[in-house]
Amino acid sequence: MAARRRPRTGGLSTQRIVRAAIEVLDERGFEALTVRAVADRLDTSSGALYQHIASRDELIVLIADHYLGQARLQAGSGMDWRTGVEELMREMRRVLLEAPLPPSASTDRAIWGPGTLRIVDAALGLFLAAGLTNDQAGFATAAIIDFVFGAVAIQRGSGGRGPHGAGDADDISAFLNTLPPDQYLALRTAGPAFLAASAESVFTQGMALVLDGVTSRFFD
Amino acid sequence: MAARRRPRTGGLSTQRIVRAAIEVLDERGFEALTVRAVADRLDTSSGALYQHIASRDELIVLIADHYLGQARLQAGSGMDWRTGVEELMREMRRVLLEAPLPPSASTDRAIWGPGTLRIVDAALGLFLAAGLTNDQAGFATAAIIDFVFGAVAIQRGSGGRGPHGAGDADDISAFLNTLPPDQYLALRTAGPAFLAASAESVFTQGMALVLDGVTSRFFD
DNA sequence: ACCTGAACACCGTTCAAGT
DNA sequence: ACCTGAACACCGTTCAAGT
Repeated sequence: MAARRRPRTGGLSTQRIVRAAIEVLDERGFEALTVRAVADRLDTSSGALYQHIASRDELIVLIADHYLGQARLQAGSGMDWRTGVEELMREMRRVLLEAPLPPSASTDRAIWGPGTLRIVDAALGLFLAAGLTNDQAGFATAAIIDFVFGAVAIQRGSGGRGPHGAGDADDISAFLNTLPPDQYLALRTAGPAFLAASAESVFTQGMALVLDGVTSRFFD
Repeated sequence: MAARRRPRTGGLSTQRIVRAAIEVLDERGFEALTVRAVADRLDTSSGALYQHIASRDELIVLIADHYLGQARLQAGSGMDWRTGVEELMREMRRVLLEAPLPPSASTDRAIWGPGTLRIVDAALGLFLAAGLTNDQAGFATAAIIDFVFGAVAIQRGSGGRGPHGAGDADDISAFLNTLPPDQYLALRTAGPAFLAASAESVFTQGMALVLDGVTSRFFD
């Protein structure tokens, strides 16, 4: 007797589909994340998934929100706003860098699931608790989110070279030497510093700039 | 007699391929930008393009660099650094928003073509001229680039709703009312302000924060 | 050296037909 | 109501064969 082909109990659901998709992603990476691969893992046909998801794109949004939901937020533990916001920004960055998704998955489409809203709420809460107005808290929150997403996207995009990629010194001078000698004068001067900085230090310094801006604009 | 099928003179080249791809993109949008569509426009076969480009991805990087190269930079015209940097940031944003590419095209892969380097060089030049050290200029440049890319990506991704999308007031309160009433307290408070702000004002305010940060950290 | 034409190995999505 | 199985209408990329 052949084994039963459909051992799983219960029917499909959006949640089961998202979970299966995340398993595929974690094990085999983004390029293997096809509708057929998710269906295979659930022992069903690819067409069946469309009763629960509208499209592959919608599935990716749900997955991105799942990863954002992994951020560890310690709400209202009595620290000053800047410490809290720094931790929040580092957590956003961590989950985005750890998610095996291209940056576009988190930006090409709007994500308004619970994982994302939790982070937005936490950021607004920290700024409001520090005494900012609703408008100020909104602008500050948007600014830190924009910065973190941009930093992550550019770091992931530049695989090993460039301002957030930290190639080694030889790579960098080799690259600078390919430039026409009468152009890019500032890049020749500051380029080694710009290109050699680690993604970590670029993020830390950029975050300090943004938060200094919040301080000087909204608290001084 | 049938018309000649191949009226164009000369052979293929990377440059002709990029130009044809941009025409396809401008006329028919990103989803119509297939290797076959570019080949058709050049009256050749899709396979032939691979003698001049390594992959569709490489082609997209070349296209993204082209659009970045459209930024209007008025180098060294004697204005103060902050005015110059603001104009540079607005130009980066403008060309990225006008390019009919998804944000991922500018971030999923590193772009180190002339269009991009010109912008990096201009930013470094403005900061160096203002008296920053190489390291400071590098960090400030990375920070403004991260911020602009993030702001553009999130604005483009959120098509009409969300912090950079500016849905109307009814949409926003309808959305907030779908949230569970015991959660997202800060979002309920500051949400209307956060969600209703126009992408323009969010960008302007965020830019002011970042540049205030540069001032207070590197100039005070 | 460069290009053609066809094939390879896939995709996301739809939909009649079944249960 | 939900799922199967097959098809539709494509993809990016490769490569023998031609010139």
